[in-house]
Amino acid sequence: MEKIKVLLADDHQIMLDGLKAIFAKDKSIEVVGTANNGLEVLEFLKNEPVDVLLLDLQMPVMDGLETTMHVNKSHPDVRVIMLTTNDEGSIITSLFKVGATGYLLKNASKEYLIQGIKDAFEGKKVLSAHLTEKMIESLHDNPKPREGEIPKITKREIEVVKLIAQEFTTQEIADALFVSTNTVATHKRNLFVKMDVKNSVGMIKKAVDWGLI
Amino acid sequence: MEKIKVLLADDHQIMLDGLKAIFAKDKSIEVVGTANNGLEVLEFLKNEPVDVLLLDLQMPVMDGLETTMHVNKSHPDVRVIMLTTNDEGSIITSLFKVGATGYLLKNASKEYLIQGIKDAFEGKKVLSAHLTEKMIESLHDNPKPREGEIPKITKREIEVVKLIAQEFTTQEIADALFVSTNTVATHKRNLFVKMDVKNSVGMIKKAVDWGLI
DNA sequence: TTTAGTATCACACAATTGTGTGAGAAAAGC
DNA sequence: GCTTTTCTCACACAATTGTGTGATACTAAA
Repeated sequence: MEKIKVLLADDHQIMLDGLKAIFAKDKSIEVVGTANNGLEVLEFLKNEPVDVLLLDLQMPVMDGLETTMHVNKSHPDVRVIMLTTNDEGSIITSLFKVGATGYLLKNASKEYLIQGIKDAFEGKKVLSAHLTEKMIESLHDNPKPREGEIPKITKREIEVVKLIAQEFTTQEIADALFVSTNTVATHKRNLFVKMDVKNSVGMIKKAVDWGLI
Repeated sequence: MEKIKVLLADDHQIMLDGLKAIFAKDKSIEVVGTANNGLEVLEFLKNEPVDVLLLDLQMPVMDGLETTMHVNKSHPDVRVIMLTTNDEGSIITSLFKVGATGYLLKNASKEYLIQGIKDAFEGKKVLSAHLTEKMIESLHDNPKPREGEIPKITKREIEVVKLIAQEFTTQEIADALFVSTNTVATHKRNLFVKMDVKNSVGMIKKAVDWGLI
């Protein structure tokens, strides 16, 4: 039987080593490569065939969400499983929207992880048990809860968020972006509404949570 | 030769599995147990001898720093290596202060990790290369830089930080703590100075970073 | 081409935050 | 017991943030 070709992507070398070691023992899975960020993933896919991509959500350079989108466009046959510590239900929907096949928490057991890869290979959706519960829970709470949980934040808005996170004042942000303070204030206003927060503190917390910055 | 007895502590099961797999191949290291938080570590140490403790800095229930302190009091012979993603030089000094033997970044290679454990076992201090550089750098910048890098934040101040993180206004915090707004403002003022930040946003970011909240 | 979204700006005003300074009482540490 | 830290509060004022409302221009999608 042909082994399932798996590509690992995580910015932590130890994580990669650990995963490799885990899969080394399994006869049906073969780790064909590793990558430290999304760009390396795309590069790798150009040259080598891959069945399942195990992807860390949090990565520098190009994060998991963005990578998934790109991979799905250029290699729609590759199954993507997101691996992350994040257990916020909020992100799941956008995950499947960009074309991920599965989503596993890093604190899942290795058996679950291996099974997840096999399931993904067979085209099944994969979800951490913990997350499945969360999903069902949230469905119970609101009949039609939040569709696109993570709202679309524009490029400009993200620039503003990043500068706020660096303790810039509105005036300083305006100077940095060569716009008026009014404009910056408007961006902030819109961000507050979009992100459903009360002030900059809440915004930055959520931005970090969502991997925006 | 007797194997080095290693206890692993991390809140992510996959991390534990990965580390176990890595060490399984090494003849001089034996993983004698795993723990998901500091409390479990202390519990384990009561019953079993351990040479080296590999500890995740970020853990729920009882974090790495706190655990190190406890371990050092009750089992001073156990070498503690902190394993973390955090690369802020700021935390290193306080680490050694509480009695850790070493500090490794999670993106270190597995070879480095194994060597680190052996070094720690022999009583050597262990530092990620990356961090050593940082330390030297910071020594260059300021002859006598920041001694106790993470300042002592009082209980009350932490309460304030937590409430700010929850988007409470000064008035709301005052109400919640049954004190005047002036008092809350003073706490904030003191926190800004202690934490060396410009505003609440910076404070919350650093608080998250330091594991205060 | 009409609509929806993005990015820009103005003006005004309320609310909140942050700063400077000083100080008293209680708790903790030595 | 004495000292230091912690927690408390006041008053005043400057700076910044956040809100409400409306408007123009450009772009991309339907």
